[in-house]
Amino acid sequence: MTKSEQQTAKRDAAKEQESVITGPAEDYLKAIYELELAGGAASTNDIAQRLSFAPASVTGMIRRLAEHGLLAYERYRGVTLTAAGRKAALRTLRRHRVIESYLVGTLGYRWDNVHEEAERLEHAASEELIDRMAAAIGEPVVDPHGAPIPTREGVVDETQYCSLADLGPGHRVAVVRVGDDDPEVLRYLASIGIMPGVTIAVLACEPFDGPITLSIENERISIGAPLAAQVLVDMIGGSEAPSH
Amino acid sequence: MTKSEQQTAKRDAAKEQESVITGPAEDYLKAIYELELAGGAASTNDIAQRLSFAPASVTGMIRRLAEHGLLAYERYRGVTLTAAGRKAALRTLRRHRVIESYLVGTLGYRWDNVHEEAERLEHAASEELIDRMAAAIGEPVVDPHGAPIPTREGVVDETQYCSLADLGPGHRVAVVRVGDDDPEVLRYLASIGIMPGVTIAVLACEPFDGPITLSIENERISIGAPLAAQVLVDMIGGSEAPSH
DNA sequence: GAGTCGAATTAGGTTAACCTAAACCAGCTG
DNA sequence: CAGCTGGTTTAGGTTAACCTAATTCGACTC
Repeated sequence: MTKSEQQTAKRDAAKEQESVITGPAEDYLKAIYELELAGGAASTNDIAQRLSFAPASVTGMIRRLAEHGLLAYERYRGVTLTAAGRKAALRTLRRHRVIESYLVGTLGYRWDNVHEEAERLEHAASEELIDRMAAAIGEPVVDPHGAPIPTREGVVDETQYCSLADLGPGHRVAVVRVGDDDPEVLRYLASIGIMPGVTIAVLACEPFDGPITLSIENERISIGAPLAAQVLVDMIGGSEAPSH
Repeated sequence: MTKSEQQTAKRDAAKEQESVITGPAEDYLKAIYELELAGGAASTNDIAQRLSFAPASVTGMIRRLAEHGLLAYERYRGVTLTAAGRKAALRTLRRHRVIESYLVGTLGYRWDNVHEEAERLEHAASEELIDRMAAAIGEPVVDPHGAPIPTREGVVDETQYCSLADLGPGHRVAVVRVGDDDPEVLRYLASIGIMPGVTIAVLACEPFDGPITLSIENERISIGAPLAAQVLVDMIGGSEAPSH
């Protein structure tokens, strides 16, 4: 083997590692996983919208991912993750959420600006780094926004919670999780005391997706339906009538 | 503006941020900076070898970087960083070295495997993250291998040290810095006690790039010339004859 | 069962970043 | 100063990942 052949071989070997699951591919798999959780097969359009790509680009990428066995794909029929695809998606999701947790837990970030940082780091961090970060903050099971962190082995809690927008008045609920992507939304939620673990009572709901009035820590506040939809909650009592 | 035009605009705006200095470009700039430090203008071949790319690829990239004002380039004449290029190189170098320092200082990494991790993270970490990491470990001025960390403003110590391979017998020196890239070399250096801050006496040097015999912490050891060249040192006394 | 509409795909194009192989140039050697 | 040589560049090709515009398809309506 000549010297330049050695170098070529080294390049090929280095490329082999990453191979199929590139950074962009990880983003697709993550998006598809989340869409699937929400409702069955993920459509081309849904994926395109979530990633801010043109639908045609999505078709191209999902074809490639399907060829590599990461998702099941029939033209005009949407896609579903295979076991391998799901595993890859959860690996990326774990990275994302561990990174968010670490940044908040150790480096003094606030919960509203970790998403963007994690979005980039998740593609660059090694498994070792993620495990060390997780260990450093005590192996948390949820990230700062309440999203469950998959384990190293790819196990994750997929419980479906309902959002504040789905409830009628009279419910008492615990906030489980909030959307993690919009910094402004997160800052506002924090300012009115909505964060995982907090207890909320639903006082009133106006019709036609109107505002929802809540009681949080004895404060009364109304929020719009779109915002309410970002807040996932767990029932802790009452239904139409508060238990007493 | 239609909805899809908005989305296109958003994509363009997002792309604008990164724009010219992509991840690969950062690697080129870093390499060129280091080659320049070692000796004048960086040649296409030197850059190609350092980055394990084909020379033709290097020509292509340096043309692009030159077009964007990051380096001065005349065909067949090698390249030199412009002020903008130097700034970008130092920014990346700062990231790399802060990350290495942080991984060792806080996450329990050893010095032999931080390089690879930093090599990927340096392209993904935000300025804020780097600054927080640096603050968390007390704003170090050198990384775990002794390489100087540029400041946020792009100031860096460029003192040229000589290597162990450049010395004759009788010198007493302090180790300042070692090469950071080869894990095996680093593990071996650590095993024989060579790391920044340690004092070494040069006992003997065989001719024709032969082995160099050292005294480290009262241990006697011989190392080969290539390895000795990886160890940068600072004189602390003696020349041919030890001061007494 | 034909028409229609929106979603999905195909067709064709762009850019970045690599490659190999062939041409080219500079500077040194005889 | 002709010629060689090695470093450099040009020419031409590939792949990934995007794009727009045009076409096709599925499902639903009439």
